Amino acid sequence: MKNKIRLTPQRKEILKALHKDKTHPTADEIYQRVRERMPRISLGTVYRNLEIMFRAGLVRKLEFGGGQKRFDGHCEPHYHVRCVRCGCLADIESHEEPSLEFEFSAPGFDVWGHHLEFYGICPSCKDAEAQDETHLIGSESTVSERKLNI
Amino acid sequence: MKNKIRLTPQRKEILKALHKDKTHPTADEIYQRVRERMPRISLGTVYRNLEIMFRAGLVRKLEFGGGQKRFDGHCEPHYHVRCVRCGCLADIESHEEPSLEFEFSAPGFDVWGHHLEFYGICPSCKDAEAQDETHLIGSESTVSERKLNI
DNA sequence: ATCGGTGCAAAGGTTTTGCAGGCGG
DNA sequence: CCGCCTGCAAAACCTTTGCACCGAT
Repeated sequence: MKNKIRLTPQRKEILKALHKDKTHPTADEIYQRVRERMPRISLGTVYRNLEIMFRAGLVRKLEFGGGQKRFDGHCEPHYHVRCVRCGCLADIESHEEPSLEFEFSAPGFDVWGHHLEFYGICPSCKDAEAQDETHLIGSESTVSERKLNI
Repeated sequence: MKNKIRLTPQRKEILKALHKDKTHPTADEIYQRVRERMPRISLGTVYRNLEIMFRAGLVRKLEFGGGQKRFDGHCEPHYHVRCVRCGCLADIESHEEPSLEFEFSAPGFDVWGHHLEFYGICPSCKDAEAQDETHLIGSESTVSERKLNI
């Protein structure tokens, strides 16, 4: 982990955009936002710096599901829910200390860690689907809080 | 879940390739394999049918990490390890019934399920890195079996 | 002077899509 | 006949890379 990267104006802007924005934007969304204050920045620079800052541990890269990677300026461990319809991402709030005990074996692998992501449908897509035809997912549990059993 | 799709020769070949192959191939790898027995199939057809069969529940789509999506013909619930170096994917063998109790709240979301994937380094990449310079990951735990605590 | 960082443009790789034709029900 | 499915090719899309220049150390 070489944390020794230079904080150029571009990188500062990217970080600022990430910290202000809780929606876990894509590289392109970050580019659009930074461009408002720094019109000559290029998309390539945004990609390059997101990767560099990711490797420096300043940024989280979220590459589950969907085509586009998303980024998170908050590096404390926490989990996410992704909407299967629109692809948006939100933070999970957990009251308790999440704990999983799971004995497994991965033949020959050195296991370093894991990724855990939840999926479901977000509030606005829920509304949209409700207004669509017969609610195919309607009567399902509408809880947003639950005990999970893998 | 409309399970009513036609099992065309192309789809049969794709399924057969997926069932024979435990390496969770990418769409392109499946294409190469199917092409040996069906030379005129097109990559577009492979993509189209993988997506259709995925929606029909015949196939799993594994889109964590890395650029390319990978596919799995085995739909029973099981987990995977991905190699951070070469991107390959292997099944996890778990002795016990994996069980996670985790109370959380996802504001406004209907949560349908979760994805859990492990990452680490695969046997052949481990060897390759060992032969490379100073083993940067050397003395780390070499266990492939462990208790996990999120 | 060197080295890392930048903007720009082009290339790269993966996945999707439009279209005309074909086949099965 | 109609609708689903195919092959082919082109397009779309996201991401990476080469290059020349610049600024800081």
